Amino acid sequence: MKINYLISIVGPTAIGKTALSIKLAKAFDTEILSADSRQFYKEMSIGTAAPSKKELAAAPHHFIHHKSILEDFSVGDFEKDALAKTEELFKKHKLLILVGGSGLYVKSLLEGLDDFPELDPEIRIKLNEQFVKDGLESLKRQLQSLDPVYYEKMDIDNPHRVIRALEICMGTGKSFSSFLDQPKTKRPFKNIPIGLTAPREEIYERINRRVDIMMDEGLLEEAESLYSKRKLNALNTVGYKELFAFLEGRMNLEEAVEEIKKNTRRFAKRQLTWFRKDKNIHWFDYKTPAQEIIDFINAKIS
RNA sequence: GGGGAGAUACUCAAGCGGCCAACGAGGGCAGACUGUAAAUCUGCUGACUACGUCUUCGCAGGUUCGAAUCCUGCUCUCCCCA
Repeated sequence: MKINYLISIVGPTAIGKTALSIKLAKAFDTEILSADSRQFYKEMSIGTAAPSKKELAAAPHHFIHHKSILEDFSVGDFEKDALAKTEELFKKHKLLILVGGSGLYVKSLLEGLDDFPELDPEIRIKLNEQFVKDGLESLKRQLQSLDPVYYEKMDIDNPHRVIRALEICMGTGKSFSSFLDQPKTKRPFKNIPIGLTAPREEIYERINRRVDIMMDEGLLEEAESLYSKRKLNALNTVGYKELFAFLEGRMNLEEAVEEIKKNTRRFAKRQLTWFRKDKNIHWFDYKTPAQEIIDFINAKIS
């Protein structure tokens, strides 16, 4: 029986995942699926360090620039679309590459999330209004009565999560926790997780350098062109929100660039925290020659 | 040369006799995280053989039951007048 393999490449931002994924795609003559929650958007290119035209031409990519920031595209949508895509591509290839820095999105494809029904967006809008008006406490009390189970175990001071749980409760009439731990759809592949990392200091140097390059490439102009859309969720993103602050006169350009660097460093740190949890990941230093990783994969699949 | 201000933990910065290992902010570290995830949230941040002990608030002395806080001298920084 034929086994399909999904090679997933994870790691902090600016570590070289894109370059490695292309080398692997070429070596295995296959295609790349991206799991990057911001590279989905075609309007955001420089600031998300999306693959360049040249890189996109070097191997077929999926889930890069395929959506507009005007559209809603949730992890749930991604899971569905990506799973369908793997099924389609496995007809042509026995091995596919998944690259991505968005831990939850990677997880959604690799393991699957529980199914939640579509909700009326109005519910969340209302809850957000309530949050602004009455504060978190009133939302917490509401959740405590609607889903005491989740209330007890969750991160109760986190407004986003309280609101999400509440919108499910209110939109479905059932508790949020009742949707958890459903049986997952079986994945049509075997995953080989590969992590790319480096000493913290080097990651930070790479980030600082890359932000300077983005500025040289015209990140400010890109941000300016998206300024009118700044309230969209997709634009609550490192590299853009700081420049919006500059455009609004809330900080000078130099400060904004420093903020971008700092926030990117913190983002990288959170990525590391997320991926470290997964004990199955095979970690490689970012300087490891691609051939060594190719050999490693070959040994795994033979 | 004269006068004034100040030196506090990685940084900035409170404290002005006991409640101080020392407010707060920044930075850093660690963590959580199932549809907002590049989001959002939490904890820690003098050392240690840790619910206790030890060494800290420029340096050296002194006063006091007790000092980061008061006194003396020294060193350095900044400002003003020469």
